[in-house]
Amino acid sequence: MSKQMPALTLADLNAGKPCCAPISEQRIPAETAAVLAPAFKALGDPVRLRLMSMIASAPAGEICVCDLTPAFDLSGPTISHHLKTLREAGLVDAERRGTWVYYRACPGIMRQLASLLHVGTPAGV
Amino acid sequence: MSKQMPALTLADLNAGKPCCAPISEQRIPAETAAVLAPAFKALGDPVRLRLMSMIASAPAGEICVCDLTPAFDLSGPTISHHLKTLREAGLVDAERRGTWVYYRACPGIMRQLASLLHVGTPAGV
DNA sequence: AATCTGTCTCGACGTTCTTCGAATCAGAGA
DNA sequence: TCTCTGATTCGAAGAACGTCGAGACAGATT
Repeated sequence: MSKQMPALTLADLNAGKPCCAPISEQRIPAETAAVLAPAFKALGDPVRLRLMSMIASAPAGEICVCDLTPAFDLSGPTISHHLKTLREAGLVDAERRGTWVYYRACPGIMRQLASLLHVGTPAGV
Repeated sequence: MSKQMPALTLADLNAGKPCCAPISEQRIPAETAAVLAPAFKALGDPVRLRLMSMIASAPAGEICVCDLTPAFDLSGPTISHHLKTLREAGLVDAERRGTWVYYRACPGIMRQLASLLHVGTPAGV
């Protein structure tokens, strides 16, 4: 059995297809790590982590770029760049409506990452 | 109330002190994002994600560097460098016993990251 | 003490990332 | 159609990153 598997994709992750067991239970295959690492990397910048949090916790389920940008001491292009990174990582989706662009979180991949990090409580407790 | 809080530390996270609500429920403060982002960043490289998975899933709860290195097509110094990154992110601990060095996962911070990413199922389901 | 093995540190190299200002694109309204 | 505003793309500068080989360090064995 060589590397014949069609290789997990971002779409799979967001479709909710379970990618693998928690890392505390089983080793991640190299191909899976290659697909998942970019998502963690996208969350690995303080600005993007805050953006992700603002988007994921938006009361309406979505939030306008015009509401995100003023929260940072950064230029518009920089925020736009970070949003693109989150988009390419499959963590958020964007939709343009008229002049404004709205972002919303992709819960599927967030759940995947959370379950990957899940740690069971010690057996004897 | 200005920024008077003593600023969350890695030690707090590994002590299990809850840092904050899931990002889908509430915005992360900037200071918190600054503390958490490095942990995600550490997991944002395929090699480190695999290392973390090998360490966290080690049957004995720990694993020797000599068992980690051969799993990669990378030099010893490179693996050592990645392990240092995981250590500095608070994700793993190392202990030397004789000639060998053993790594084990820090479950506290892993739980924090997992709960941060947690997404509740939609209300109506 | 000399040596051997496993691991880490150091310095260097090329690549990638973060950030910016300038320019561009997409709609809305005059 | 012209212009205005919101958002993105482009190109550039500096910092950070991943990788390596050479060398240093820590214990164990002789």
